[in-house]
Amino acid sequence: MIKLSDIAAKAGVSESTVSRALADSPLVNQKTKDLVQQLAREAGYKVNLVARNLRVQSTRTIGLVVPQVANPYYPKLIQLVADRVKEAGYRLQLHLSGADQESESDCLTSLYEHRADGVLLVTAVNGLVTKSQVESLVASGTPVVLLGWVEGAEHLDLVMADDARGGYMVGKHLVDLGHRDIAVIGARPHRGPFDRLSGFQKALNESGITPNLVSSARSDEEVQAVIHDLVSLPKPPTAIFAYQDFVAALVFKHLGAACISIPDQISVVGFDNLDLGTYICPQLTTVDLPADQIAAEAVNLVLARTQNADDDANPKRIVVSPELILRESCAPPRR
Amino acid sequence: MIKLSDIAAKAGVSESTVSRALADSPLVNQKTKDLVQQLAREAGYKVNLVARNLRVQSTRTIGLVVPQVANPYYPKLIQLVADRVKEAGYRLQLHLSGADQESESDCLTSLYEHRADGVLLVTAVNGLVTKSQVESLVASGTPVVLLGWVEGAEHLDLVMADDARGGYMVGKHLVDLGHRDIAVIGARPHRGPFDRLSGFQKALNESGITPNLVSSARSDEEVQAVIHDLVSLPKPPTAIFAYQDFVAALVFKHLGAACISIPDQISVVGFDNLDLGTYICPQLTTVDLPADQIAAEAVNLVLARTQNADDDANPKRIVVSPELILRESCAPPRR
DNA sequence: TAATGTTTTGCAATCGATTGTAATAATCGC
DNA sequence: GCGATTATTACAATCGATTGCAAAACATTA
Repeated sequence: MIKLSDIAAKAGVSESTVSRALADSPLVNQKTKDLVQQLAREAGYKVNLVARNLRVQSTRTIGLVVPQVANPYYPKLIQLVADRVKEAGYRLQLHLSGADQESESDCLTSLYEHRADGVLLVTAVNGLVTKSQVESLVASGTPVVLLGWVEGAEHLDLVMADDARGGYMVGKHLVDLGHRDIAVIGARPHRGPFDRLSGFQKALNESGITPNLVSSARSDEEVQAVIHDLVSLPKPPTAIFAYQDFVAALVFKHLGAACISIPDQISVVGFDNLDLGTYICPQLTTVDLPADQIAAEAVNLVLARTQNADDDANPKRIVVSPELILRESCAPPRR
Repeated sequence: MIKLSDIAAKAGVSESTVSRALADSPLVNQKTKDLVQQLAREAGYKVNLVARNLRVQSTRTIGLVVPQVANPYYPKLIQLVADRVKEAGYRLQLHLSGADQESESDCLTSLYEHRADGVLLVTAVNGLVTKSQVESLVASGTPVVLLGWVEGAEHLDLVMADDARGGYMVGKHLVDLGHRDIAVIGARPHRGPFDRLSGFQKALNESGITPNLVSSARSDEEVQAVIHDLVSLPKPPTAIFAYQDFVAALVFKHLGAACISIPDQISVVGFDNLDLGTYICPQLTTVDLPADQIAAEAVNLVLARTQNADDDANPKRIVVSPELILRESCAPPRR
């Protein structure tokens, strides 16, 4: 593997001159620069970042930890973060924590050992299970920014979407259409004060409605069972709020199997705005979490912290607003 | 940031002893080991991999370059590769090339600069555009394994699914059901000798059928137009082979809009076995590319090469067979 | 020409680990 | 108690870059 001293020997100059020439330093003569750069190119020289990073005590690397990549929301976020990080001249080191806490802890340890300059963390679980790893990082001066609300992490920077507001929008939309009997399906992703269900309920409460058909189904079988129960009711709901788009897709499937038409007989709203929602028929009304804003804010924040551009000791808390995407799966209830 | 010498000072021993103690070397006294390990734990010491990797001249890192992460096939593959790599005691460095060749080249350069021990490359395009980067890596002794067939890379190791065989299965299945007029929709992913269309056509040819309704639509609008044209034919096809599952989903959507029922009036087959195919109704018959096998083979191969366990100079070519997944979207043609 | 100032280059230290080898301490046999 | 052997430990070199500072080369002016 070709190294700096090889180029130095070829060019008949010292290593320091080569290093400076390749960095286009004004301290070296233009002719020497040209020669060195030419030789380096010809020889296919590429800097050894392991060595450089050790010397300059920085890796220009931002770590991103996400639970998995199977859930289609993450790929979107990852891509956006990757682009922004790259744009800022940093590299992204992506870790999949696999939604299990031991592995999440491993990811953080690995990022520490690699001396990442900053870390973005999406936790899969409610509490900050990897508290000690996070604290180690913070203690060592590595800024950590959380993406998504986590219990017991009030001292950390946080960027998140206002799920409660999204839930409120959904509730308001359905109520405005005239719905009074609304079922809720899907596992509750605990977002503490920003829970989408709490916003949804708030909207209903404002109209004096109390939703009482809340179930936590998320697997195919569970959703099937819930749908079966709902349509067997003497007075079935006229609308369903699915906690996630993929649950909405399952709702579509089983309503279809039960020969219930959407939105004529039952309206359906999702949450997440996955592409999936446009593949199904009718296209799904849903809530878009502005992943681009989240990514941008998160990267900006973590970079500001790494560069000490933001030395405000108080934890920052950036909350971006989601957006209701109106499509075809909702209509006023039939009389 | 706490380092080896800090622990050495605390323990009153030399750095070498600390290093060996933490590595559980038999060269150090058990008592000293215990003391050092205890102190290191208390102080929250974590090895600096930048320094270690420089010294040991290895990063125990495998690079994985994928075009994007939005296409749901990749997440599946990534997760599998990540698991296998971790299992083998290596770290994964994931790069998103964004399907554009300049960026792909950047990814490879970055992996080179980081001195990854091995690289797995999924190219988005047909030819090996980043030939020079790949050659640099190979020349420097870094093994590169391609995932998916690429033109002009016959000298590199390759792991791939036999798309042609998958296409053959689809063709045979439809012909066996009795279909004679079959349309093909979707952009052709050039797989050279392993193209799924060529296998498909082979199956049809064996029964004396020549498919002549091949279109390259892949966007929503394109598919809509093609479907419109097809159903307006005097003798519409009785089956459609969609090149990708997501194209099949669009086909579903527009056939539904044209009030054509699946599979009663038209059968549909996809390719890729995305989760999407089970969310739509009727569930999609498709071809599963065994991502787990591909991931396992690829990781094994690249690790064998990095560890020089496999010093066979000839490029390896591992081809795994796909599987036809029979679901609900196919039926014999109506008379 | 000598003194001065300005470019340009090289020396050597440094980053934080690992590891071969030498030095020291402990153990043993007699 | 002493040499031989073995178990521990420390010294110092090394990995491949970067960078402060001194030295050398060159240009400028009196």
